[in-house]
Amino acid sequence: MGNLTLKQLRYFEALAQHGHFGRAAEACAISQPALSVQIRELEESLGTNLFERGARQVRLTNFGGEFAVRARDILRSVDELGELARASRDTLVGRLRIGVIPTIAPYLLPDIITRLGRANDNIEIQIRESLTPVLVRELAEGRLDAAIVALPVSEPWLTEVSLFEEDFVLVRPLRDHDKPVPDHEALREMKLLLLEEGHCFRDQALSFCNIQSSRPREMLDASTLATLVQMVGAGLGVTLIPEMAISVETRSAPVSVTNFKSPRPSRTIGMIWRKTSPLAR
Amino acid sequence: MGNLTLKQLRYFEALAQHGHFGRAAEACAISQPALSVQIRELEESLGTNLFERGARQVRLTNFGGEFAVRARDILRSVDELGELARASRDTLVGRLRIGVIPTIAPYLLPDIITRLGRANDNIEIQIRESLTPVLVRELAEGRLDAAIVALPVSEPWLTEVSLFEEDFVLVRPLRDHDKPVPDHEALREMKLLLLEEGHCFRDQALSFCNIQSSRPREMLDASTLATLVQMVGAGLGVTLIPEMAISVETRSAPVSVTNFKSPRPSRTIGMIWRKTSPLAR
DNA sequence: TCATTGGGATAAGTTGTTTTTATTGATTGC
DNA sequence: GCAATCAATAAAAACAACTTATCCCAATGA
Repeated sequence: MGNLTLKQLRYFEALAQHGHFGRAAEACAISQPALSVQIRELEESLGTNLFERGARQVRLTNFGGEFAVRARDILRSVDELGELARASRDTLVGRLRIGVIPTIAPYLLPDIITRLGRANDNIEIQIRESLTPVLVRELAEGRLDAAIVALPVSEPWLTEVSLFEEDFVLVRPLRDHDKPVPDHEALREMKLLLLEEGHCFRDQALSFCNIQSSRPREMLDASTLATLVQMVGAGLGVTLIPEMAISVETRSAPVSVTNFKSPRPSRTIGMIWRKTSPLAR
Repeated sequence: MGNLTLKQLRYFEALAQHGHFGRAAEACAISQPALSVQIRELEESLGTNLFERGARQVRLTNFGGEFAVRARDILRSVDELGELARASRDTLVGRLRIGVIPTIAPYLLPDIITRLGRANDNIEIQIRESLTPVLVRELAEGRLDAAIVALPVSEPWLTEVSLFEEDFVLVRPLRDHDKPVPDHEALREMKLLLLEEGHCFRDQALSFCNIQSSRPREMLDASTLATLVQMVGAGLGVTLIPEMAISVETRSAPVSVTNFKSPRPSRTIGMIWRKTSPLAR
């Protein structure tokens, strides 16, 4: 009937050790009858005698000895489990899966990883690079713990925390260096090179120029900022890139970088995670 | 406060598996609130969240996953423990320590061991050969499970079961073969060779001759029946041996074996064990 | 043989924990 | 918004575990 309980195993172990109901009960801080009953019920539920009750001594039966070895093993495991929980409360532990959008990843990651990794080394950090909608879906499915994206994402079940704001800069062929800085009106008339469909950075650039979605003009789409900059260097047009990418991407191409006049285009980079996630604590 | 219980671990496992309070509760055959409460108490006692309660799904936290692995391990061990008990109820299992007195051991053991060993092979049989008082002490101390001795032993805490009765026979030098069979009166006048002090068989032989204890006559003491028979063969005297020993011991000595007339001397061989021993079932 | 003592089992009553039913509150999908 | 899900909470009922008091058996000693 009554199932095996840890309490019974603990009492059992005490009795096995002391060989005396009274003293074992005292060790468990309960009364002797309480222990007697629990031992009896344990034996009944097993259908076997664990102890041989002798005239003036209580001794493990053959099977009781076997049982004791395994019981001790189990109790030790259980105690360790408790320990584990207590330990993991203090040190952040386990795996942290972070998603990052492609227009941030290459510039921010080296920094982030070394910094997080140094903080505590019993944490495993996994990075995934994908477009915002993919990251959001993976968050929803519990396959990511957090993501670094351009805000806002505006999902009611996500917490958003902005990390910093960064301007977009104009990248032109080197020969255009002295031409006047175009405003967003003028930009509409220029050959604007952009990332392929799906990148949020593409949409942000387009919206700065007041161009509606899709492709109302001939534009060559690239899949990385690096490609875009190389295309500009080859004289195919102009493009926008985020500030963060300047030093990495413009090093190896004959291009000039120019800040816009106010209102400068910009985006807010932030971190998102499920409101229900344990990160929320 | 409340300590970790197996029930909590079982509920936890169910919830981890189903990811749904209602269905997990159903699987445990309890109501949903009961499960909710137990999970909450488990989490509280650990001081950590095991589950992330999302909008429409319940999912293990990072630590919860770690916890689940170990919890499953523990539950499996506990179930195995139950199995073990159930199994050991049917098949006699473990170790059986049997003591035997020296005047029985060499003749009975080969038979017993092969027979017991064949019966079931998951039993380990240990044999110890000693004088009756030693065996009784070892039984009392729980260092033996049973013993085969000459009855009666008459300890109130021992169960005695007689196995068989065996006569003693007279062993004489071969040249005496045709002499009349002495009765116990005549035996008192002969040169009677006996085992050394302490063997119960010695006392039994003496009592047959109505000789009081100690050594009222010159007697040469041997430590085994084999020695006794060899001494008789050498013409040093006569002796008694139990029936069982005849075929083994008289094969290699020039002696003759003779049955006594009634009342024949004999002894009862039986098995003894603690009344409280699990063998008693 | 009888009283005494040590030590486990049993009984009755109490306390504490677990479970159930009923309800609330939050989210989601139409 | 309205209905539907689904977990959390509350209060009461059911159950399990504990305590105190007592019993009973076996061993010990006069």
